[in-house]
Amino acid sequence: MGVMTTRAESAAATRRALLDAAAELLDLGGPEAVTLREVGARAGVTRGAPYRHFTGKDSLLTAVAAECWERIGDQVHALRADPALSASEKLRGALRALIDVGRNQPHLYQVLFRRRANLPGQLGDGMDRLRRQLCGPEGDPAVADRAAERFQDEFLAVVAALAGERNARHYGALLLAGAHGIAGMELSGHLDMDKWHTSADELVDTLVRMVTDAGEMT
Amino acid sequence: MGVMTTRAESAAATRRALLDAAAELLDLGGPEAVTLREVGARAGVTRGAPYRHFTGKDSLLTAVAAECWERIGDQVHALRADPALSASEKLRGALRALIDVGRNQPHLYQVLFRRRANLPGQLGDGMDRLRRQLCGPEGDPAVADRAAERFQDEFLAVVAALAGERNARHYGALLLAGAHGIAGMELSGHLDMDKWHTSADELVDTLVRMVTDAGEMT
DNA sequence: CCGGTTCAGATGACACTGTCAACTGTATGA
DNA sequence: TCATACAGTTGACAGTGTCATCTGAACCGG
Repeated sequence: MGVMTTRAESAAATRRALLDAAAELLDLGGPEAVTLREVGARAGVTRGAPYRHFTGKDSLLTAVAAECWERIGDQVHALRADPALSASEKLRGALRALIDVGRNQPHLYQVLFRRRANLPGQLGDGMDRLRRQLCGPEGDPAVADRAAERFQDEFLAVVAALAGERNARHYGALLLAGAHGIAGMELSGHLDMDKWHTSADELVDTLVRMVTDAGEMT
Repeated sequence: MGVMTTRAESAAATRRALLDAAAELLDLGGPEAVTLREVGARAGVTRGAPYRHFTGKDSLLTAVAAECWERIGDQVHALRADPALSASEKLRGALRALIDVGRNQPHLYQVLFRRRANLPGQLGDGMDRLRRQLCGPEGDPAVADRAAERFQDEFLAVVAALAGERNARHYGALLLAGAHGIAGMELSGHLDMDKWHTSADELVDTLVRMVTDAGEMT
């Protein structure tokens, strides 16, 4: 907690500041508003500095997304450990953890579900492998993927506790897709109360009830 | 079909060419690849020409999205009129109409569900109203919204034929959100077969079966 | 047939972006 | 102590969206 002097500490601090600035700009005006120049300025450095911590703008945004995946992953993990909540309450909480991101940070939410770079990459550029090895401790997209997968695993565990191991995966996919769809439609303004006579919250409740009933039937 | 000479015809032709070029570029490399210069070049005009037909790049992309909404709206309409299909087959077809856009034109799909401009706009800029009045026959976002709503109405009719008027709206919203979520997760690479032990098609079948069963129960 | 008008399109310019190469200075470690 | 690694700076470049201005030909009232 002392005054930071070592170079490693200082570098870590700027990296953090860059991530925070990027996240803030993303919330304010979307990916277009995340300008490396402005990010640098808010972090107290200049436009070129981010390239010492990320391979580029895309890498920076991916890192922000990764932190969000980790955050909601932790959130669901905590939910899962809470003894005061019933199984279906935990499920509702997990679904809302995702949807709330869409509500509170819509632009960030869209970055979470961005089209991934070509996964196969068997050959790729060759250049890519080298870049990742040189730049970060680990390739950024890989980190984001791991974080996303962690969230999905936590989510899966919640579903399994309610619907049983057997159907957990199928239901899990359906529920996650359902929540993602609800969040996406609300976010894009296509979930109009006047048209559908229902709300995102009601739809989430329906999802929860659906799997709860099915779980009891087994 | 004769040689076009009148100015109105020529202008309409370039407008069409601009839309086609934009759609093609969008498919190839996403919104970032849709460059007004390249769009103009492919349409046989120069960079400034699109501004005679659209208020800007955003307006152009919105128009492309509107045409897609119309297309799948027509598709569902045709489905609805097909006497050879059962009610649940029609529903499956409607869901797949949307999902197939996500599969075949992923970038276009994301434009369909873009975050809408601030809807309230009671006061807005004041400038906006003026611009819309001057530029197109109608404001572009309004056109896209109408086209999207048309698709939703067609979809709603398909659901109503299966689940009854009473629950049509609630189920409709749930199904549409489900399909949107499935498409979105598949598109973003988050629907991994190894993890979920299921596929987009299976999930769609589950959705259809769900509402079919519920419809029979009433 | 004619002259002015309208308007699709061309062009020049501007501010701004992501990205890289080259450079600088300082903490680090032998 | 001194060479080195490396976070950060700076200059430059190719694109980008957007606007103001200009041009020329189709239009239309007389």
